[in-house]
Amino acid sequence: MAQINPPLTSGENRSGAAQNILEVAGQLFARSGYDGVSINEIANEAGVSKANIFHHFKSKKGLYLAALNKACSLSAGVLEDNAVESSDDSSDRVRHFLSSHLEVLLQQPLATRLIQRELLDGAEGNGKELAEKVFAETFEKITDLVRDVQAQGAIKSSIDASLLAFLMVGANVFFFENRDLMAHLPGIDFAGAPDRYSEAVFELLAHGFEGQS
Amino acid sequence: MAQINPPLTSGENRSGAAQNILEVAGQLFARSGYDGVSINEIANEAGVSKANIFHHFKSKKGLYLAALNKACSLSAGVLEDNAVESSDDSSDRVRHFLSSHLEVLLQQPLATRLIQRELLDGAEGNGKELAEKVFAETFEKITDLVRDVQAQGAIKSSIDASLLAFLMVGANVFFFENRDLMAHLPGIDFAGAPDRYSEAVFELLAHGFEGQS
DNA sequence: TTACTGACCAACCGATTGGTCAGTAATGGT
DNA sequence: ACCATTACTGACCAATCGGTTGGTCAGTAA
Repeated sequence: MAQINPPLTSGENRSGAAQNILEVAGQLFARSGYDGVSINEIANEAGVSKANIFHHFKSKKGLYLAALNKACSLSAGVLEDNAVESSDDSSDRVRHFLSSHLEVLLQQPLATRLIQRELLDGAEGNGKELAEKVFAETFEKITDLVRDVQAQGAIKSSIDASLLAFLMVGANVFFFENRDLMAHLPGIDFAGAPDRYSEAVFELLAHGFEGQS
Repeated sequence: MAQINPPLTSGENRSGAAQNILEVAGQLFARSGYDGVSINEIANEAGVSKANIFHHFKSKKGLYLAALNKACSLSAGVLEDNAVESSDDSSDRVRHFLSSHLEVLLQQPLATRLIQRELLDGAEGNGKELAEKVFAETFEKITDLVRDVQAQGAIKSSIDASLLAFLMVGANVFFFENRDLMAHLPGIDFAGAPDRYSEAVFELLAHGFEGQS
């Protein structure tokens, strides 16, 4: 009958075939969006029958939500491990966050793209709430990071912590979104070099563009 | 027979019904994406028969490209008028660009969203090249603006003009993308206030977050 | 009147959509 | 060895997809 009702946040503990389906679906949904992929396509790509997909997932939307869920927990998990490292002295924590956050985005292009797409399409459904929740949690952690560093005096007290957090995330997401496009733009030398980009963004955000040097 | 081969860049000079179809299609494509809208839906929403759509446009893709084209020329045109105003003294030109560019994005949410979607979906087709071209032209003008101000000494010579331009556009696009989501985020006070956001971004970009105040 | 036009539509086409169902393999506990 | 549960499939379904058909209708020029 209907598959086990999934109270799981992630897409783990599914057996072989189901995981395979989930992964293939994630790739295709990330590439072409929900409406741009058919169950037949997923079935062919995954090497299983169409009916088998409906055996493991109750509907196309269910499969999509499962893939989105997996992407979300994957993205949130890796971010948690990498970006919040607080070992360094405060002045380097912002720099470290910028580069490692961008690295995380680039290491999981599929998950990032799926979430990004959901935030764009999201018609106030389950999926959007999920993506929003992930985004909100991530954003809160980053804001806290900024406030920490701010309390230690390395960031002006007049700066709005949430604005700085917003700008940093935005700079990275915008880089991710347009990484293919940038190659066609004139005069950009940080196109394929996220490290150089992160460093330059940090430098600009830290000291501003006014004054002479 | 087949409609007039359109050597036009914009969607103008189409007569009543065709323009209506084009506008409705633009709205729906912006809302749900190419695959998320059917010809039937467009026909119903526009109050015309499905066949009539194919009378004015040679295919669904043709209709989509026409809508995208219209959005592109619209977006590029308004930007040209508003953002490049060079009357002010150099120190205010960056500030003025930031706010007016964001204003343009917000004033044309449909066009902006359509282009944004095409840049995300774009499978190396005609549409993506179109959107890339618009983006490239816009970006080049902004970079030139930055270089101008830089030549007048109001921006450090050590700053990469294209990076600053990239960051400014990114800050605005990111704001546009997430303007609905921001209301749900904790601690953001510039959610519904693009003017305040623009000012804060300028302040941060100009002076940086380091030091005390 | 006649001839011709573009705008417009209902009905229809084959293909594909998401989804169902009966039936067959495989699996594992007893 | 048996049986119950699960994994899996091909055949099938109604609905919808993008697109085509044959044809009506108002206007306009000869």
